Amino acid sequence: MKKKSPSPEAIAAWARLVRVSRQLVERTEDALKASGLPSLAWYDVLHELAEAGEGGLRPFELIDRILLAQYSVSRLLARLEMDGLIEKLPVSDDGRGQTVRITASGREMRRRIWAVYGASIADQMGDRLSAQDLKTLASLLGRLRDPTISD
Amino acid sequence: MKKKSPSPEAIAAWARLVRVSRQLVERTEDALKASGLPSLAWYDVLHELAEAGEGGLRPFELIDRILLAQYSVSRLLARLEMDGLIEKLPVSDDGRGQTVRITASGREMRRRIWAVYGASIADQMGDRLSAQDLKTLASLLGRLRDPTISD
DNA sequence: TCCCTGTCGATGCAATTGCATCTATATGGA
DNA sequence: TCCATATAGATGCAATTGCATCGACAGGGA
Repeated sequence: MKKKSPSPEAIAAWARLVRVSRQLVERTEDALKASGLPSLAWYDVLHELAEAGEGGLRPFELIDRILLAQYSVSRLLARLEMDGLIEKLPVSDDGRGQTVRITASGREMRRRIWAVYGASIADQMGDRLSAQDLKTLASLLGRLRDPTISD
Repeated sequence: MKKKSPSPEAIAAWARLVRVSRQLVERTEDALKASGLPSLAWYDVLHELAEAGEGGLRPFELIDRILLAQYSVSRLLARLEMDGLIEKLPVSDDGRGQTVRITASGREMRRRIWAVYGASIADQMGDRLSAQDLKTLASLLGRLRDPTISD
C-alpha cells in the first residue's frame, strides 16, 4: 500500500480535532471529579443500560456501544456492581454469559452525573456554536466515522 | 452558578466529536504499534522539540504545548532520554531547570513516526473531506477552544 | 543576610491499564 | 458421542498513570 501525505488542511483539522476534544473531555472529567462523581466511562455504561431498559445488556453488547476493550468493560462492570449501580444476572440460554442491568441507584447516579455532564456540554458547545453550526459540525464529523464500525 | 441543559444539537455534536476523535486516535496508535513505533505522545514531544530548534525547550514550556500533566512530561522525557532521542542540558541562569533538545536520532525517529502518522491523517481525514470542508471543520472546532488556553 | 513563598522538576506509592492467557461453555462436524 | 474450534468473560502480572509530596533553587521583602 502506498504511503500518502496529508494536505495542510487535513493536518490543521486533525490537530484541532484531537486537541479540542481532549480539552473538552478533560474539563468535563475535572468538573465531575470536583463534584465527587465518577468518570464519563461510568456514565457511558449507565447510559447504555438505561436505554436498554429492563432487559439489560450482555457485556459484549456494551463493548460494541462504548469504545472500550473487553477487559476494561469487565473491570468497569465489576466496579459498578460493587457500588450497587448495576446488577449481573445469569442468562438462561448461555451458561458463559450474563446480563447486566442498571439498578435504581444506578439510575439515580446517572441523573447526578448528567447534571454536571450536561452543563459541561452546554457550556462548552451549546454556548459557543449556533444550532446550525452544531449541525454542520456533527455532519462533517459524521463523514470521518469509520465505515466499518456500527456507530 | 446556574445549571444549564444542552440542546439536542449540542449533545449530538458532542457525542460525535468525542467518539470520532477517539476512533481516529486509536486507529493511528494501532498503526504505529503495528509498525513497532512509539506512541503519538512521543511524536508530540519530538515535534515540538524539532520546531524549537537548537535552543531546545524547558520542560514547562513543553507542558504548555502538549496537553499533559507535569509528571507525565517528566516521565516521558526520561524515557525519551533513555532511548537517546532527546538530551537534557543544564540551564545556566536557573539551577532548578534544564533544557531539552532533540538529538539526531530523535529527528530520525520523528520522520519514521510521521511516515505512519501522516498516512493515517491522510487516510482518515484528507480522503474523506474536501479542503474546503476541512477548513470549515477546523474553523468550527477553533471556536470550541478554551479561551483561557494559549493554543 | 535571612526568611518566606513560589516555581521547577522528580518520585514513592497506590490505583489503573494493557497484554496475554485462562476457565467455562457453546457449536459444529466426523 | 466425541473432539476441535470458537466465544464469553475474568484475571495474573508487568507497565503505566494519578496523586501527593518532596528536594532544590529562585526571588522578593524585612
